[in-house]
Amino acid sequence: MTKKIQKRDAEASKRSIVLSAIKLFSTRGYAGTSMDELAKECGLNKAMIFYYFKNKKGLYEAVMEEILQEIYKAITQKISSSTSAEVQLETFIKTYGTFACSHPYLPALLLKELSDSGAVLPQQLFKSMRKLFGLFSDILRRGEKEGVFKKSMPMVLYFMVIGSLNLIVTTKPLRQKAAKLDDIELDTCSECEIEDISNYVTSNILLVLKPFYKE
Amino acid sequence: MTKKIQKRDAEASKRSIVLSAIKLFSTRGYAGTSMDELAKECGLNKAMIFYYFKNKKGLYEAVMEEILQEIYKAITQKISSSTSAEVQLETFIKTYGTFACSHPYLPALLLKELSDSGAVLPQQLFKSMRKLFGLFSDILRRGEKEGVFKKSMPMVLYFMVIGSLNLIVTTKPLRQKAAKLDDIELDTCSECEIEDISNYVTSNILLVLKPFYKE
DNA sequence: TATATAATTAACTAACTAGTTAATTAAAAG
DNA sequence: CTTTTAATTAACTAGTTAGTTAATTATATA
Repeated sequence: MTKKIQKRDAEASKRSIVLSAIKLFSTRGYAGTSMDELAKECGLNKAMIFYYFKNKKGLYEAVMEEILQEIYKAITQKISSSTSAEVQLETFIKTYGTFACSHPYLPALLLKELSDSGAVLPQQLFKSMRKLFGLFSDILRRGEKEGVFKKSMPMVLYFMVIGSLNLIVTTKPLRQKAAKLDDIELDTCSECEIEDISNYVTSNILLVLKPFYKE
Repeated sequence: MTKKIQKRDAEASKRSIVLSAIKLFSTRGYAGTSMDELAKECGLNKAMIFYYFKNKKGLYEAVMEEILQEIYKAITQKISSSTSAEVQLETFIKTYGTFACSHPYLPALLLKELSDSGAVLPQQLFKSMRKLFGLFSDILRRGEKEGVFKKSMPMVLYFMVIGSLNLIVTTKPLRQKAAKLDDIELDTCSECEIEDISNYVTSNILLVLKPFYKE
């Protein structure tokens, strides 16, 4: 039995709020996003936001939960098809890069949260961040046990990876603008594809982990 | 002739506003900082802020200008004492790390701004960012010409450096919290000194630029 | 000492903020 | 067809926001 088109659809309304919230939170930040504006953006009455999400913080929590789960799912899925630590690491970095690029709200929101050390959502961000870093860290540890990776500082390498990829995505408009004025010669990578950047980051990290690695 | 203690000192008032603004903007962000709160924080009447800085954006601009100039000065000073591209690069990274650690508002503000692609201050952030990146980029280019560095993607390497160092500083409280609960084994580098991290980042970048480099 | 100027203040405004409420609709269940 | 329940709305509140204004101090100068 096919669902008929309903005038009232709780799930659709809820989804619409989350989607608009992702857009606004990632561009204007938590404090910079107003619930009036959000209601206008998604075409629903403001009271609906509080009806479904209790308060602003609750909505923000739902938004962060959603996108962090999404990226985690995307990465674990791709990784599962391989057992080699090298390939898994490569897959991790490339999947993160591609996902970040096609969902640019992720880097914006993540950097904003991390630059606050989780001022809005300490507990929850903490758990999700930990989960993703745990994945990365496990790959390095396994590679080390198997003798294919050198001993390393996983936290620093992780930040080198997500730091660079996130910044590449969020600064894209800024870097393109920089490329237009040619007062000084400066390559801001304004035409680079995310695949090339992911590849470069991957080979750099592998170079660090495998001293005799050649790309 | 020594200046007597004055009840009215424009420079001191202005300075006091900027210092409090740095503190608040870096912890609460632009939108999250209120001018009433700032006035209370620095013990001056709110009207003084508008008297000296015209409006909120003007104050923010002054704050960003100040700290970006400070880090630029710190780095150029240290770098000037060497001519070798390798040593200059090492000095760049280490000075940035130490400065970021002892002025933790820098990473917080920079990451916030960069994650917006300069939503508040496109023009100015743009120029200051360019200047600092130009310094980094010049070192790589000179090293390349002199045959001591491989060809590289300076923008990506730059983001790997400042991305990791900034994140290490801003997430410190979060990582220390993570270290306390030991449900899963996970090294978050909570006890690491910034010197060790800067060293590690430096040797990683040098490894990328000089394939036969041994630390 | 008188005057001009710069620094400071309290009190104000108009717009905006997150969140509430009570009434109203639409759909599902009996 | 009626009743219950869930979804939606307009209108509201109480507090906060950036920014203004006119009056008032203090200081340097003539």
